[in-house]
Formats: sequence, C-alpha cells, structure tokens
Amino acid sequence: MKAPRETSFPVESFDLGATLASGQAFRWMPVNEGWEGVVAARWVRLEGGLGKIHAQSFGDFSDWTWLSEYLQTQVNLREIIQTFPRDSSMDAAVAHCAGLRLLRQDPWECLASFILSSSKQIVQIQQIVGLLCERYGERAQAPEARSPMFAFPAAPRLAQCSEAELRACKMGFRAPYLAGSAAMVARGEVDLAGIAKLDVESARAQLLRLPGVGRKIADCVLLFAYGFPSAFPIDVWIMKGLKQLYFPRKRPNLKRLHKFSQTYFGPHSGYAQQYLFHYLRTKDA
DNA sequence: AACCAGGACACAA
DNA sequence: TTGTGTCATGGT
Repeated sequence: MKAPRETSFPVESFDLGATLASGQAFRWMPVNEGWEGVVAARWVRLEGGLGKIHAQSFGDFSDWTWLSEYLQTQVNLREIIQTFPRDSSMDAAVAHCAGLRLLRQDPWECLASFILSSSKQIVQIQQIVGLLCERYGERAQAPEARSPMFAFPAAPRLAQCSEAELRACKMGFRAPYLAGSAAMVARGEVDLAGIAKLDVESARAQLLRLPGVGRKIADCVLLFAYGFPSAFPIDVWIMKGLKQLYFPRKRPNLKRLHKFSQTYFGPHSGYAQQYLFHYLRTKDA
C-alpha cells in the first residue's frame, strides 16, 4: 500500500549539493538541510550523512533500485578520479568538487531538459522545467501533507501541446524544438530505450536526428542519461576553460577540442568534464 | 543598462 | 570549413 518509505544508501564521498546543483539535473531544491525532487514519478527527499545518504519517498514499493540507480551509489568515485590527468587545473577542480558525482537520469527528461537549456542560465532552465511539470506532468506520489509534486511530462503528452502552450512556459524559440523532438520520440522515430544498447557514435547519431539537438546537447544526454563515459559536452564554460587552460594564445576549433578531450582526459573524460564545469562555474563565488 | 546564458540552425563567404 | 545573424527571455 502507499505509504512513506525511507532507507539509506552507504556511499563514500557523495556531495548532494555539488551533484544535484551542478547543472546536470534541474528539479532539485534545497529544503531544510536536505534536497527534494522527483525521480521516477515519486517525490524524493535526500539528506547527506557520514558515509551514507538518507532517503525518503512515498508509494507502494520495497525495492529502492530505481533510486540507487539514479544516484549511482555503487560507483567507486575514487577509482574514477584516479584516472584524471594530473595538472594544476584538474587538481584544483578535484579539490574544489569533492563528492561531485554523475547521476543516471531518465533519457526523455534529460533530453527535453537540455533542449530547453540552450543559451539559458541554469536558474532559468529550472524555472522552465518547473512550469512544464506543473502544467503537463502527472501527479507524483507524495505524502498528502506536502505541496503537490509532478513528474516530468512524457513525450506523448508534450507532443499534444500547442506551440503557444509551450511558449507560455517561457521557453521561447526552443518551443518548436521541444515539440518536434517530443513528436519524434512519441512516434518511436527515435527509440530512446534502444539507444542504450548502441555504441557511443551510433547513439549520438540517433540523438542528432532530433530537432534542437546538436553535438553539445547530444553529449549531455549521452553522459547524464546513458552513462557513456567518454561523452564530453563542450558548452561555453568548458570551451573558454579548455582554451584558456590548455591552449593559451591559440585558436583551436571545436573538432580539435573534442579530439583533445578524448586523448587527454582519460577513459572517464565525461566525469572530468563535469568536474571542470562545476569548478569553473563556482570557483569565484 | 548593456551583456550574456550548459546552442542550434540557416546561410554567407 | 569558418563566420555571422537570429531565435526569446530574464539574471547579473
């Protein structure tokens, strides 16, 4: 029966704040020394502890795999960080981002969120995604006492929305992109579940068929939803950072930077990218 | 008050 | 291939 549930995951070095607010997911809010959001259509509250994460949710279930999978609690972070190159920038990033981890998100929510992310600040992406969920998402399972929470709207639901309805969620010129991608996914023209079985290049090629999805957004989805370790999203921050830190007084093009990312940062370049991104974005704050 | 934001796209040269 | 304008909205 539906009821409040709680558990705790043993984890070594997991910083919820750095992880949930580092621009990979957009639905987490800090609430009373913890973090609250929606995962798999369920309300979730997380609190960090010593060597563990305490989790609360609500519903009819006893297996927490859906959440441990999302949080990737089984990943040995130390082993990953050991594969990073040792230079002054990466050392600083690792020191600054202790406990930062990559999540494993739902492909559609991740894809749609990043279609909305183009040329937007993270706070605005959160606002747009929030509106979209409130207006078109299914009611999430949550305790009665709390304010209603909503799941991220499925592709078929968003495919039904008019462009005006989407624009009313403040997404501007991204509306036709989201509508078009939702339609293709809803029709099965792009098989999001099937992408998980492909190699990185084939997976990226599938995502690139979607309107509003270019190399950067495709790489975000490959990394944050499918867990391809070599996906290396190059946004404006990473672009400036790479040029400044590794190519002073040169003008490398995008292709060159992507090649560099694959040869220099090791087998978990995507992870290294997230460390650099979070470091560059928050070091002066 | 300008400047810019986890870009993509069409089109020019 | 590289460069530019455009798209919509709002934070800093």
